[in-house]
Amino acid sequence: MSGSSTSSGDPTSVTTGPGGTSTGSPPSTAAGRVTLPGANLTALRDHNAATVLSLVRAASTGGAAEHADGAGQTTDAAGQTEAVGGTGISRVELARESGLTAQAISKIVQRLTEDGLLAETGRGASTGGKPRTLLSLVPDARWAVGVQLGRDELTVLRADLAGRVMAARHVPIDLAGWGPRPVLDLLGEQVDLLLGALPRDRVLGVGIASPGPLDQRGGVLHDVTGAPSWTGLPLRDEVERRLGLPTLIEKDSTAGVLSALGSPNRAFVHLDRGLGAGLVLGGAVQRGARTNAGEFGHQMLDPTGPRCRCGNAGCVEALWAAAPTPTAAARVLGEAIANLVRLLDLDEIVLGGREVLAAPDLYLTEIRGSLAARLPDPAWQTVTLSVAPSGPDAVALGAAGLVLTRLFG
Amino acid sequence: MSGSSTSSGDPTSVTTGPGGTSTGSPPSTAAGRVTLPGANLTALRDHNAATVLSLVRAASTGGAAEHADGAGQTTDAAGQTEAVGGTGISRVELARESGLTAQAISKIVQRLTEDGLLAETGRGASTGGKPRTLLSLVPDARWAVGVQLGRDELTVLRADLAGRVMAARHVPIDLAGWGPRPVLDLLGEQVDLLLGALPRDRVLGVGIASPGPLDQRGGVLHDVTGAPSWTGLPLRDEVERRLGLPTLIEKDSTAGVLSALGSPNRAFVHLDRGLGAGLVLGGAVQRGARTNAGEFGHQMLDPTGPRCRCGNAGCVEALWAAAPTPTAAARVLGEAIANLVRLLDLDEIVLGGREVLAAPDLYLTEIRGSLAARLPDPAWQTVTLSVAPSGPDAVALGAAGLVLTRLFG
DNA sequence: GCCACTTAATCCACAGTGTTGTTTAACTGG
DNA sequence: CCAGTTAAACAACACTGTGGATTAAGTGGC
Repeated sequence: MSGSSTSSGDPTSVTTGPGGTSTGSPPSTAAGRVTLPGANLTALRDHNAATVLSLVRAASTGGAAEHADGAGQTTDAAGQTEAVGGTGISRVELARESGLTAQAISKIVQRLTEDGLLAETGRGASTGGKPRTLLSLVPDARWAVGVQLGRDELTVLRADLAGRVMAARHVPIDLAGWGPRPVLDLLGEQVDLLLGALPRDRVLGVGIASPGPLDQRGGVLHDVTGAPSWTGLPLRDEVERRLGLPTLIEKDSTAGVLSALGSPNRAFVHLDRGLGAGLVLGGAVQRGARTNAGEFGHQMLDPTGPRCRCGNAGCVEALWAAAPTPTAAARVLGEAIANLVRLLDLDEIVLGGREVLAAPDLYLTEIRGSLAARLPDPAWQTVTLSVAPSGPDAVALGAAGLVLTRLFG
Repeated sequence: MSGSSTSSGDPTSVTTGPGGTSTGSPPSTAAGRVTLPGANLTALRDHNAATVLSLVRAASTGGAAEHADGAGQTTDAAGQTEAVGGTGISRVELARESGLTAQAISKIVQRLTEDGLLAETGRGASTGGKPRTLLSLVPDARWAVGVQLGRDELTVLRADLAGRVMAARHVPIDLAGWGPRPVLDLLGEQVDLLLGALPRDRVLGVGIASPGPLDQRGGVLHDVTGAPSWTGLPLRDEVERRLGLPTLIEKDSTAGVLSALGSPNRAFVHLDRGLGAGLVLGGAVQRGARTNAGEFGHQMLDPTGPRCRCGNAGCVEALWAAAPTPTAAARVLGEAIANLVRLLDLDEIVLGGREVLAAPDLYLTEIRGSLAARLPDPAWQTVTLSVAPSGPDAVALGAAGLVLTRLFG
């Protein structure tokens, strides 16, 4: 506010010294849990186990493992991954891709096999000597529960390690009208019904997609617009206590970006009531300084545009709502996405949310057009655009994916 | 382009399975070096050493260590960090903040002290028992060289571990006209002059800020607009070979964001010829899918705006260039920054570059105004705005900061 | 002035990680 | 059939952080 600052060394700034990645200190919050930076032997072991599992998963889903070309079954140029009696990845390949020794990989794989997470599923073709033994994930070794707490619907689902939805339940609710208690009771009931007689010790945990931003740390709802009774509720702790399962929480659009594997630099554009985006940048989910990252709907696109509910003029969301035709609405979104792709250098955009699912082809076509027009340079032509394969379950599935982070790192 | 996609499962998409943070596989590139995901005991040790150094640095620079309040000298509410005979941080505090045992911290500190990186610099006040021994960085234990390869100027400087510029040299060049060879010869000469008789084994390495984006991996110049002779040059390897020092490379605006410590969610807005931004999000430097992250100047702000050199209409950069008065130009930038802050939920913006340094107060005032107007909610009022304290050396100092990552993690 | 109490830091034995060197398993090719 | 080659396991080992006991250096009550 004041204009008293001099040209360098502004008093509002506390910065000193150049540096590494970040200040480092405010303990990094991940989905409502605090993680300290030091690593002990247990952390080392878990990290490497997660690395191995992650590599195995990437290999068996056939996606983005080597050169993002995903054929995976036939002989590559380098002569690897030639499957004969099954699918998977061998220990030697794991060693090469992880940077660990073959011996270390053997031990890790042994542990994971004993835990039931991995299994030998075939033999690779010989490369001149003993053929490789192929390893794969056992998808049903563990499950994750995903919950989407929407304004008018509660979704609970169970996903396996391959990220498939094994069962899902949708129940209409009135988040604002009912208030927390009855909704949480219902949530508990529905999760119980969902899990039935399944062994609870194979359920990794519960991921919740909240309808709005969260508090700085700790999984407390920050401010649910139009539902004051929810504001300030320590939702994570509350659900964890009721269900007795490890619980993580994330804003809905942010959860959505975890609904499927993908590029380390991607966005999930969520077009429901509001317009939000979930961001994965540099391989990490982005939450921002106050878990508000991805407020995609309120970037200004046109100073002469209509006034938005946020108070400003020309927001994407307002332009979208005021668009005369669906095509015009999709085009507005396309412009905004082009800005996003260019600013963050993304190479994958996934669309989700009710509005998109109502007219997926329209949105895909228009947004493709906008991207092609506004990013004509060939370097930008590799942007992948798609609608979330999990459709209306994307956000809940992403919440489940949040839990899988416990295994895959 | 085609409209043949169905509502879910678009053919252009290779995604399957929900999931963890990212696909994991394309080996994470950090400033032109490949890092494999597996971690061995050496990596563990280095990580913890970096953690300790980072905590010590945060404590001695007095910034953002505990609650971003940075008083640091007097008694905190919790009764910690009460300095008596010096500044620094004690082993117990390091243990608490890192999550490691006091014993582990003792060993790590011992190693770092033997390496000359840390020193005991005083005693804390007693908290009822034996007073804490305070530790601090030894700033001159190591140095980093930072290079900014500008279009018309070459900057080389030496920074110490506290991030202070110990010596700097500025030489006019003509990047496009001269071509690579003479410029690289000059660069070598200047670094030699800069380092003089200093022991080379205490120079951690060289960081280079390139005038444009880099190739996917490996530190190759991608496309230096207007200087075709530089396109495709493997600059990192070339400089590393000539100087015999570990070399890292980064795009100039991205390097700038490392010129000072700061928030884990911050941007360095670089207003020179073009308009770029360096981004640190979630504590990590963001490079994007093709090292193009931060193309801040080409977000569309006004569909009726003037045509930009990039081919589109209404880009920030074009609007800024066409602004009738300096105030109007600053206001355009303010709008764009407001979009940025909101989209990524940043809490710190640092301004740099020639244009800003020519009229810092104007820019600060106008941008503050834009932020206050467009982000009126109190939750957004905590955004810190400042001009880079290192002024014209910011980008080169950031390049040096890139090298410090080797120590601080 | 003394002594119980408290907190910081170190000493010592130890569990568990990945590594190195060697051996066994399994297939290719002349 | 056997040398050559690659995959994976076995055995001894180095080095990490951990846990428990010990020493160092203050405070405060009497």
